[in-house]
Amino acid sequence: MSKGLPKRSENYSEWYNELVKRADLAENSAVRGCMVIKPYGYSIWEKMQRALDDMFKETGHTNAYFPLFVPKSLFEAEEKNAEGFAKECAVVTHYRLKADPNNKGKLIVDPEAKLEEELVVRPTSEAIIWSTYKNWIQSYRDLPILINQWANVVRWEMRTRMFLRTTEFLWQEGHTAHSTEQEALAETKQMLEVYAKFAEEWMSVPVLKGFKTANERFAGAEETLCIEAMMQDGKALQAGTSHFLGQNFAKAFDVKFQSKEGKLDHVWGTSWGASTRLMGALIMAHSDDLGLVLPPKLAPIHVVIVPIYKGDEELEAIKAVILPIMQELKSYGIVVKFDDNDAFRPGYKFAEYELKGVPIRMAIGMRDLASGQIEVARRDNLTKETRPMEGVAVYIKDLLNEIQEAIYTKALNFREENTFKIDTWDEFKEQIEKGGFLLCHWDGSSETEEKIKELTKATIRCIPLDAADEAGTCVYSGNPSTKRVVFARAY
RNA sequence: CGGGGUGUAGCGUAGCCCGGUAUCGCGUCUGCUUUGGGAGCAGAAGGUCGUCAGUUCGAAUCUGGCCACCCCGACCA
Repeated sequence: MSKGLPKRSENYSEWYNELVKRADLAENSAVRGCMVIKPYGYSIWEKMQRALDDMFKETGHTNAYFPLFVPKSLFEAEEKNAEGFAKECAVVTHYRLKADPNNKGKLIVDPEAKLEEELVVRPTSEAIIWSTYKNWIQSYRDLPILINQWANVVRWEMRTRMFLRTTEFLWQEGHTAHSTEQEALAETKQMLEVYAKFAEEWMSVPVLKGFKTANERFAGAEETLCIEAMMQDGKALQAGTSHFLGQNFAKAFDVKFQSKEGKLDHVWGTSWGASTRLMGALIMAHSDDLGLVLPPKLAPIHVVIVPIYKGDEELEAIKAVILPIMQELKSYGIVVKFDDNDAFRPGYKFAEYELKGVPIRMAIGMRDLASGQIEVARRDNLTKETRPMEGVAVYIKDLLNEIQEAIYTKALNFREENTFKIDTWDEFKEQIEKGGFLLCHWDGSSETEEKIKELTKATIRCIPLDAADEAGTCVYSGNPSTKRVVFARAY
């Protein structure tokens, strides 16, 4: 077994798969297209969950839980939504197995136990939730309903990739109901801002905020907002979506309320979601050929201390000096691991913690004890320096913040270096092969969008919220356009 | 669902063309020496060669079926 990872530049997919496995984040399971998230990977996800959940609470939302199964009749109620997901649904048709009379020790599906009505395993929960909201909402006094659910969903994709697209995945889905269109639109926008803030402040991943085109819109939504991030291979990754549902689901499930004025009207809805795909974004945005690079705010361990010693006496001497420093670090809320496992040598540990993305490593041996110094190494830029022991805890505390910033800045610079204004079709075809975001004029037609996708595999990632008005001509059709949109190849 | 590939110890592999019960590395275990960038030496354990059938005195190897996984498409909010 080779000790290093494959090189990012040689085969990005292979590098990604190896990194996910070697850093102990996840592995493929025996179940087709499904993934086992391992404890280390899950502890990162938990940090994401907690941060997002706090942000949802701050914006007035509460958590609830709805069933995994959606009766087919409910699922098909909102036609566009049902149609959009129909091709990727797992369906429960029976509720019992029995011994196979022809094959001892084996089981078969009991044909007697066929369900009257099939149950769809939720690919998303709008149907089951809106069918419930119908019973919860009568009056304007019942609104708004601001609920989030943490759940697993199943989408039977033909091809899967760890974290980015798995058959079953974990996510959160917010489902809100409002008395006015304006309020629902404001909610849609607000939650997009929450996702963008989370991506940038916690994950250190800069994102573009924008509208999806009609082609890329959520099935059943009036408008889909999204955040799009750039990975290190120049491809785009949709990291979160927020949908304005209009009155579509309210109409499909007959959810009406009586207003102050006594008028009966359908409620206005939103839904928004982000998934374990964020883990994929985190990995692909920052990591390098040595392994994972984690932003301090999401790192399960902030600092690892590796003692370098011979024999118990030296170890005790190191401990005597390091324990007070660890105490101080802990008092700042920093998670520190002191790795005195004698089974591995220092070099091995260095490589292992780099693979796992621990932001800061400190090494301390006899040499340092004598000089009153300690070695501090940064994972993000791989620099090492020797610091005086005195005041090192405060230094580390500040350094973690600096690393959080530095990773963001690096990713932002990368995105800017790989974002191009493209005005001709020849340039487009050339640049799309090299990757990156292409800012282009587009005539606004689905036909053009589809043609470009067919020819180049590039899709419109979003129409940026802050796109400036600028007269131009469509990069493909030459028809007039008023603003630039973002084209890229995507995961 | 199309096109290609792979299946041999926990992981990665050699052997297959040309049939004779399996190679090497990593990891694991034991012991000693080591410890400032993935330690060294010595010894040991670990295998229904994906599966079912066929050919053969004899199959990891040849033939056929099946299964699983990977890659490229199609698909994908």
